[in-house]
Amino acid sequence: MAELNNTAHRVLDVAERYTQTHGFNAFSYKDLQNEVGVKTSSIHYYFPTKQDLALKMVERYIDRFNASLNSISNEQSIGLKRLDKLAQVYVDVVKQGKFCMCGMLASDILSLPEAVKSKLCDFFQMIEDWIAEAIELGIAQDDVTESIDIKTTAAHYLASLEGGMLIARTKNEPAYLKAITTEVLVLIKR
Amino acid sequence: MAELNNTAHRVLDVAERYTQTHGFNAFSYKDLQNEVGVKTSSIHYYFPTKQDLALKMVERYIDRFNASLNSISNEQSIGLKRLDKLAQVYVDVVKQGKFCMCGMLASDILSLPEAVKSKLCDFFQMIEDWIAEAIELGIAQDDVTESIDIKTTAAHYLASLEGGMLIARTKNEPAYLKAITTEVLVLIKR
DNA sequence: TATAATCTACCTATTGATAGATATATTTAA
DNA sequence: TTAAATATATCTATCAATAGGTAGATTATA
Repeated sequence: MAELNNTAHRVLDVAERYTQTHGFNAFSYKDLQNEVGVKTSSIHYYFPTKQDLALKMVERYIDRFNASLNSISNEQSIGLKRLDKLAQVYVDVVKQGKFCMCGMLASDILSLPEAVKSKLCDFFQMIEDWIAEAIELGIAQDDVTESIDIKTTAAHYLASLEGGMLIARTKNEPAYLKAITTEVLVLIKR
Repeated sequence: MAELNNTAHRVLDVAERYTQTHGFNAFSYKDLQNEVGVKTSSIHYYFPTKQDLALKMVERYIDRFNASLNSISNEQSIGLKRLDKLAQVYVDVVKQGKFCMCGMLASDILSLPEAVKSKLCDFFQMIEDWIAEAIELGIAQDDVTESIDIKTTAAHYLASLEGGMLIARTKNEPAYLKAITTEVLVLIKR
């Protein structure tokens, strides 16, 4: 993302916020103009079409999320605690009244280019792999039961996060998500 | 929903399909006109604003879903099997390339009237209560462990369904959702 | 005839997008 | 070291298409 200049990043910041709160089809170049303080034509200069914007936005988001995951891994060596930290990230997003960007874009999948769809799959796979690694670590540390299928459990934890987030945001109740993720961790404990 | 005539129902059918595939903000009255074969002005006759349309659409959807739940309950007296049947309903939706209507609307929550938001909460609560009842039954039948918190587990199962559906649809892989729900049921087995 | 349903015709606002002018840096060549 | 050339970034002005919505005429039905 080093190739994007300051203005382009500010545009993505606003687009990202709109996407996570209202959805990708719920804001216009004019909305971006009003908030960034640069004309719509200038935004088209950086992102010729809205689909280009979607792609750059999701790429930047994935990069940042990946960095967050690495950061958790570096700070926390206990598998189970890593999973709990991830849940906290999701809970915090709900607290801001937002939804996961990729979850949001996933709902608009049919109006987005194939390149974006592909990135969304990458995103989900990236988290799933990270979760699977944390579970494996948990098993090695004797905190997690060996009787589970690691890949399926990783998918299951991710699904709980995304779905719990969706419902918790609707209810405006972050604790709803927290309770769910905690329960999953209890269920897979040794 | 008895007060709606044939045309109104056909409009809702198309709106429902668009909502579950593309999202509520991704279709117009003109789209409905083209598919239903009646002018946009006639659609405005039944649904003065698009928000009115959203409300009627979600009300009808909830009624139908409620009927499905009742139908499962009537046909299946084993708690665990009821839960599995519900999962199959969700898997079938993914097979059609669709997402849960209320999950879809939940992502557009900020551009929808309060009345719709309220209905979405009702919807999630309705399923959660139904799931909780099935779990209770499962416990009574000695199929489900007593050590779980029923309400939280119900929320957890619902979240897995919604989130798993979202991801499975993105991957175009219905089996992904099936694997997740099966795993949850295994985890709560006695 | 009165009501319900549908139509034609139109409106205003907004959408994503483009053309072309202009200003400001940056690089290149004399 | 200037001066010219080029690239970058922003602007004004505008476009055709589409959005949701309305007024009022017309047709079908009870």
